[in-house]
Amino acid sequence: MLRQIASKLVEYVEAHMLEERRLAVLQAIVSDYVATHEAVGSKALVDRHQLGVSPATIRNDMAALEEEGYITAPHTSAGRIPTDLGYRMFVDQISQVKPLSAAERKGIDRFLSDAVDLDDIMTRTVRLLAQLTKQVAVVQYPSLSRSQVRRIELIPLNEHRLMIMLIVDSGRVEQRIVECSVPIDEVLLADLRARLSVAISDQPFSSVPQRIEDLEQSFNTENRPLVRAVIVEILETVTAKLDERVVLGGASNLARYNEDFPMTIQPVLEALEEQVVLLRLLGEVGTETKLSVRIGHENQVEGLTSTSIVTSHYAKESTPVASLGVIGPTNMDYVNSMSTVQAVAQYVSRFLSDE
Amino acid sequence: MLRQIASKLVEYVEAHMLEERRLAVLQAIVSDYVATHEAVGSKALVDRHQLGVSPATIRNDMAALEEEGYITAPHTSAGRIPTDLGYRMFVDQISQVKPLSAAERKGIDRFLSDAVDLDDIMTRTVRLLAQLTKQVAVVQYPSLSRSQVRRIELIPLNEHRLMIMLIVDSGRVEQRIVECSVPIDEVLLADLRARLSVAISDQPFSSVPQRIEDLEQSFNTENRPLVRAVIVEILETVTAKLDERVVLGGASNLARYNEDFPMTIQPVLEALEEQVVLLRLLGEVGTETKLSVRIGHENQVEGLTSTSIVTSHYAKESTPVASLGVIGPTNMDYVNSMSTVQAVAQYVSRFLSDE
DNA sequence: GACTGGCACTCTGAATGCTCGAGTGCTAGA
DNA sequence: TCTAGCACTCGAGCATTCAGAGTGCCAGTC
Repeated sequence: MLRQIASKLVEYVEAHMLEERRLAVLQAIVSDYVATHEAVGSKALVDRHQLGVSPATIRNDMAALEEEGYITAPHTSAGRIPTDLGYRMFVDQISQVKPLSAAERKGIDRFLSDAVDLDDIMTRTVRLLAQLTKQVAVVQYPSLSRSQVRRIELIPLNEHRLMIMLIVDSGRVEQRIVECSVPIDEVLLADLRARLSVAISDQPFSSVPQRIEDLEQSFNTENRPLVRAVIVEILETVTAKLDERVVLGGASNLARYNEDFPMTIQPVLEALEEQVVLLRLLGEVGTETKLSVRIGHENQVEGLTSTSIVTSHYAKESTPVASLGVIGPTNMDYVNSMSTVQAVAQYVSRFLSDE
Repeated sequence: MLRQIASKLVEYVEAHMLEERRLAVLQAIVSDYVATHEAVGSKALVDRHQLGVSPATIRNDMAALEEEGYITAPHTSAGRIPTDLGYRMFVDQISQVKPLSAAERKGIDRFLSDAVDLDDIMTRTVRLLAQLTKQVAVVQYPSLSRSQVRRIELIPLNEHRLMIMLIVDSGRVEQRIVECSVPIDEVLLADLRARLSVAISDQPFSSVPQRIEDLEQSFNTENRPLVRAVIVEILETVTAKLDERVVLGGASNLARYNEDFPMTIQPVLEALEEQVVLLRLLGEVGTETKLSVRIGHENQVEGLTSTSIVTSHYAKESTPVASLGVIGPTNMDYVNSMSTVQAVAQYVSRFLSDE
């Protein structure tokens, strides 16, 4: 009886160790492949990582890993390369991302702190990401749907035109020009502004429509055309501008990968020029965990099935407002990308909240 | 004597005809090469263009053209391809660009007329250009240095912060946030706004610094810190924002040319990500003729020596305010690019002036 | 039963040699 | 001045060869 238990235990431990080595082999394959971009064989593996066993043993493990779908052989007599599933396993295994060096943190800090306005922050962030990760970087502007209106201004430009200006707490400013047939009455305009201000100041963007739709009723009939024109335009801005803005940078980094890998960059470039696609890639803010990695076929966008996307939310005063991230080939350096994206997101959050 | 004159005449006419055929040959070579992207030989030339002479004759002409530097042979037994000089000759020969078809004009019109604001016009224009020419498109925002301030607003955001807003006649809006240690006095702010408005409304951007530098003196000492802060920020905006904004589109079109031609797109992409470089490419507004073509080595930017740039100014109320254009390989379709760029520039000018 | 060494096998990529055809330059003649 | 013809050159494309890397499997060892 005792002997039976002992034997089971040994069995379990051994099976566990086996599992563990397999995992180590997978990790070794991924990291080697990421570094060299060449299929990695059993010999090279034992040479570079101290696995303590012979190439033949590794070969058995590799065969098993291939069976399970984590790696694949491009052709008979080549080494193995990780599959999307293999990368996924690898990424999931990274429990905590490695922190950046002090120098890097310093660099990020200095680079961002020179920014003068929101546009500048966004531009600098995208550059920073592209530079640090050597990938294509994407940064989404703070989402309007999660922002509040801070202030509204109605600025007469000339007799028949005025500019509506919505100032948002994240620092964004939306403007729109209204044309009206009747001459603009400055007193009326001030009155309208005051009432609009009461209605929507410090209110979330999403609640604006319902808050102003009845406003027209409270004005004299003669003034209603102007009031209506303004309201219509505000509504349009509020709804239309909910399609978010995205900035892109480091597209030239795509070309670099062309050398190692003959992946066609045309579809990738095309996808990146489509705002809609980019937004889908950045994903729904708030629904997922902070740092998200989508690998190869995991992202459904056509033309990007051989790229991976590492994204993170960033926040203003600890409520997430938008996402940023990098896009690269599936054989990118996940460890570096993940830590960089996370760090940059933290810095951007801090800068937004300081403002 | 008469005979002598007659002989001279014949000589002249013949020499002239010779010149003319050579030119025709060059044009044929350029247009064939642009269409096929393959070196073009003497046989193919007489087949496709009715030149009325035999291949051998063409060969002689081609030898002469090569001697003069207009075409070159990639290797001994291949056809000829135009040199930069050859393209230059070809382009110069296009006295008038061919007008676009009605459908194309209609398309441009419809596409642009949906634009809601300046940002939208710029974005749509760049897309339009990229789509029509199948090249990389570049559009420069209306230059501030050539614009006038239409209006200035000072908007208090909270006790210690205010937003300066400069509205420019081209439709651009520049904003800046000012932080001040003392609480903001609304009355003072209104006063300051009024005086600033008098000083710089409807004045050219470039004259703003001299117009406001003395303004501080006319306020009480106690109010000067705020006044100074605002003035400093305006000055900074006026000078800093003179670096122009440029939008880029159609980068994926670069990849297409990769197929035919193994020109490395990395340096091109890199150059295109540098605002400074783009601005240099777009050139000085107003100093050159309206439609400008720079071919291969003619543009001095490193990494773009095998690309050509077709640009045109566009105007607001018939004063040129900025440039737009397309960038492509030297073997691009000049006729199409030139006519499209010109047409789009005209339409943009019209839309800006209508506003 | 897990690991190892050895061996035969397979496949790729680079290098080689070959032919074919396109295109030229030159020369002699109309 | 143009044309026809001819010899020549060069590159693209194809088949062939060869070395190297890597695998899979088998038999033997701990």
